[in-house]
Amino acid sequence: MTLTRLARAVQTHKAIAHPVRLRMLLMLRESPLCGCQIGAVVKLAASTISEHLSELKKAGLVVEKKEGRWVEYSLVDDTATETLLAAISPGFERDATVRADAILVKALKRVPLEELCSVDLDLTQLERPAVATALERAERLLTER
Amino acid sequence: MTLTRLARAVQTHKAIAHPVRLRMLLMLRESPLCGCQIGAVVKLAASTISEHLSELKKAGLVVEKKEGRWVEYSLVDDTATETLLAAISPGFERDATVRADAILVKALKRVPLEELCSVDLDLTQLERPAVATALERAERLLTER
DNA sequence: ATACTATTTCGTAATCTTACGAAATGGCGA
DNA sequence: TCGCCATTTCGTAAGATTACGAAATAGTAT
Repeated sequence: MTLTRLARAVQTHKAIAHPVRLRMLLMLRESPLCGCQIGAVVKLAASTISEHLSELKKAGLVVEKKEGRWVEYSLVDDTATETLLAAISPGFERDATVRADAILVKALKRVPLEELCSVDLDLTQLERPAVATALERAERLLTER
Repeated sequence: MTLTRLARAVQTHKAIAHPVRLRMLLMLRESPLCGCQIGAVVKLAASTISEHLSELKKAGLVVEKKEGRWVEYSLVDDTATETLLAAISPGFERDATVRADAILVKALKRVPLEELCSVDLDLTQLERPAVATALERAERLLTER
């Protein structure tokens, strides 16, 4: 069944209109990520994360690519999606949660997936100074103010 | 209580992410309208329309201006809102419902509010050739295809 | 004031969303 | 082949959204 343009736009905006999904989109703007990396940051059950990512895929905002044992998600690379994401809100650079997420994503990109998954996605168990520092910075952003 | 930027963006997109509210936004892009004019087009209970418009106001997409007995709603006039609406979706010109709404809005703008309200917002009772033609055109758009 | 009427607020019922854990799936390496 | 593990699917319970009518509100005109 094919949706009208109106229904399609509603679907897209519904996908965006959830705090966790919006965080995921913004994280993916930093870099493509696999499900477990996203899980390590947003801290929800794996099944929940999978369902959110599925919404974003259905909405045509995200695509997946199987990478061995993992699935890599990335933002759809087209002008409509870019325009939409750019229009969402200027000023996210100043949102504490969004900034904290970006800091963690940057640090996570330097950790092999095997290592991240071996600690059950618990970043505090990762023996890596860069991650520990990122965690502290993220924590500080979220508690102060 | 003041929302974070993230929560604010979610609120805005939730407001957009409903077929009737999106239609309202697109109708208001044609012209400012009062609640009863919107009601005559979308055909929902007045209380429901009021609630939808209230969401749009809270989301900062629409403003109201009391005009005597009626309340005139219009799109917020700032660049962020314009950018967002422009980005929502190219191609709404081809959506049957959106086109039908625009046709009705254009016709309605020529009918005094007193007259529209006197027939209980039932456009078919309006003795105006222009409205009758618009209704036919709108109907045709929605049934064919 | 009083009646009138567009709009809002409120309570309610139906429907949709969300998060979870448990079980199913699918790809990799032993 | 077999087990392992990231991801998905499914059932379920809690919570949010939606539409409605009835009653409240607010602003006009008589």
